[in-house]
Amino acid sequence: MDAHLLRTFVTVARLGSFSAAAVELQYTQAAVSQQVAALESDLKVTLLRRRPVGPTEAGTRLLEHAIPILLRMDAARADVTRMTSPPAARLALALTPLAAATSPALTRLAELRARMPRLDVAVRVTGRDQVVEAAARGEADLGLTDGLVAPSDPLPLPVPLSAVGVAESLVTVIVPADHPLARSPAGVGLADLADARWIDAPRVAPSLDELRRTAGTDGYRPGFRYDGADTLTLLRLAAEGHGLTLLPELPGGAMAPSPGLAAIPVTTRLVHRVELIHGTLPADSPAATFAAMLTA
Amino acid sequence: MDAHLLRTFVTVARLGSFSAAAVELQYTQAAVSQQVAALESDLKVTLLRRRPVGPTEAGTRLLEHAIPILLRMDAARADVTRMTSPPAARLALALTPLAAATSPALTRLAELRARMPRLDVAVRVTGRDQVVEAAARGEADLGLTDGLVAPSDPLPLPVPLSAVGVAESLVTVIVPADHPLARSPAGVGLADLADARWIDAPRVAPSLDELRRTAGTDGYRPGFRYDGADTLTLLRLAAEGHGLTLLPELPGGAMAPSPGLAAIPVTTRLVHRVELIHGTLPADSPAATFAAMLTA
DNA sequence: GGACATTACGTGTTACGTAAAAATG
DNA sequence: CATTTTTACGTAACACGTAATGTCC
Repeated sequence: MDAHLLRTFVTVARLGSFSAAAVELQYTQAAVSQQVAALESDLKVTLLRRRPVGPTEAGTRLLEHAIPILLRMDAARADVTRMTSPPAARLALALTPLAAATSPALTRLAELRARMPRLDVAVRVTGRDQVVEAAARGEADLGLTDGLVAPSDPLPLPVPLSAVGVAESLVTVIVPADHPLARSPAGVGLADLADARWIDAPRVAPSLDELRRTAGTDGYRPGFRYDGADTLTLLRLAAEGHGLTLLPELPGGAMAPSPGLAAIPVTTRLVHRVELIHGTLPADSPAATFAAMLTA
Repeated sequence: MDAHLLRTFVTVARLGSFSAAAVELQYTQAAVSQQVAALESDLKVTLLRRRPVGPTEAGTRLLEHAIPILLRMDAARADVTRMTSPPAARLALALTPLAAATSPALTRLAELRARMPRLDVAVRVTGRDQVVEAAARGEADLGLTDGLVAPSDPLPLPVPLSAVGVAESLVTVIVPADHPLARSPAGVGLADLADARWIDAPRVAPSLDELRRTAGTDGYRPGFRYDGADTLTLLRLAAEGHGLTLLPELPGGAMAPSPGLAAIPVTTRLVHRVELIHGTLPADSPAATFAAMLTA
């Protein structure tokens, strides 16, 4: 069960094709086929159904392990390598849209740039998984993820990284202004909304899966799925009545471009938390400075 | 950064010797040396100091990743392999001493054996790490670990396994009967005990490290370390005045063999929890039956 | 029949063992 | 000086590429 066998297995499963995986991994199709065969014969289980290519039950089980294992191997390499390579005079920051909207990160970043005008800054806004990935791999010096959790609970992370909360917000349900709920400004409990129509927007808002786990129910059937990463679009979708969505309380004005929306406070004991995540930070690096500014 | 390079690196670090690692891994010393060299040249860092052999700082960092990675690879193999191999008609149980003492597991086990007289049962009592390891690797069908946590928190596990609580106990401080503390039967807070002399007995009782993390202080300097796994011996040590130790409230009579001890309730909001951990259980296996009996 | 995966086979690399050298305490 | 690690070198295994064969829409 060599690491690179796992890597090609995961790639084949992700792309649903041996040939596509071969292209991505710079192998020939034959090599990919042989590697998967080797893994299967090692474990004595069929991992992939062919034509169409997809994981078997055993394959699914293996994927659940293999993906975090590979991520952690990258994290290990990054962690160890950092000890040799000199601290770069740049700051690479990965964050989710809501981390950008509800944490003071971008404000602090402006302050940092005022203090260090020549600092090379790279900001990347993506989904939660990619942020964690980038922070683990060391592609980003710092990551800012967000999530919906019970107060005082940490965000669950697939890899162990230093994590510290930098912002907490109340949770609100976004509904069109003419929606019946809009007339209960006192707030609603999540349990009351299990049967409503939801927009599932895993890259922006807390995913419905997350919501189910947090609320402990199995309700929240999605009526609509939005795979983009843009918050404004999500607000537009909510305004058009495609369904409800859950967002942290946004700073004044953020919702202005999409009028006709109401944000109803959620009374369930739940907070939206933004956490700063990172591997080992070299002392005196811009990343360490910025982390200190955020947690101060 | 191949998996087996990590494995030999970890082994060398653990044994503090290239030659010893070679014996354990069935390689020649030369092969081990080459593998470590390969890993070091891949990562471009020295991982081990030689003579005496021990991890460098980078090596320590790598160990923190490599050990869980290897454990998880074993877990992955066990998880996948279980899907093929027929469910064994045996029950292998790994548990910690305190899990045995404070959970109804052994009672339930007797009931199970009454119902299935021909069932092959193997019970292994060891430290927490070994229990988790055995459950992850599939060497044990079921594991029972214990730990000290805030009420409602799950026990932290280095690998993701199904975990469900099966018993909770109050936490007590064990002191000699003539100790000043023995006169405060109303209970003491942990913070008041940060400066006392402690026995560190990581294989039996909650380790002092764990205690520090849970209490958030950095007190609890050990005066004495007990590396054994036997609870009675620990009680004897406490009776002899070697230091304080923390134990869950033990069922009546358990402390009788070591008279002269008092168990003072701890008033800090903390519980001792026993959790049942396991990988995927084949339906209708003895393990699944027993798990159901424990969680019912 | 065409796209895609598997099998067969030849080759170059690599990873190990043996054996000799170097280093360290 | 003895023990332990490193280096040198020969060999055998293996993993990949090329190319032919097989298989499923």
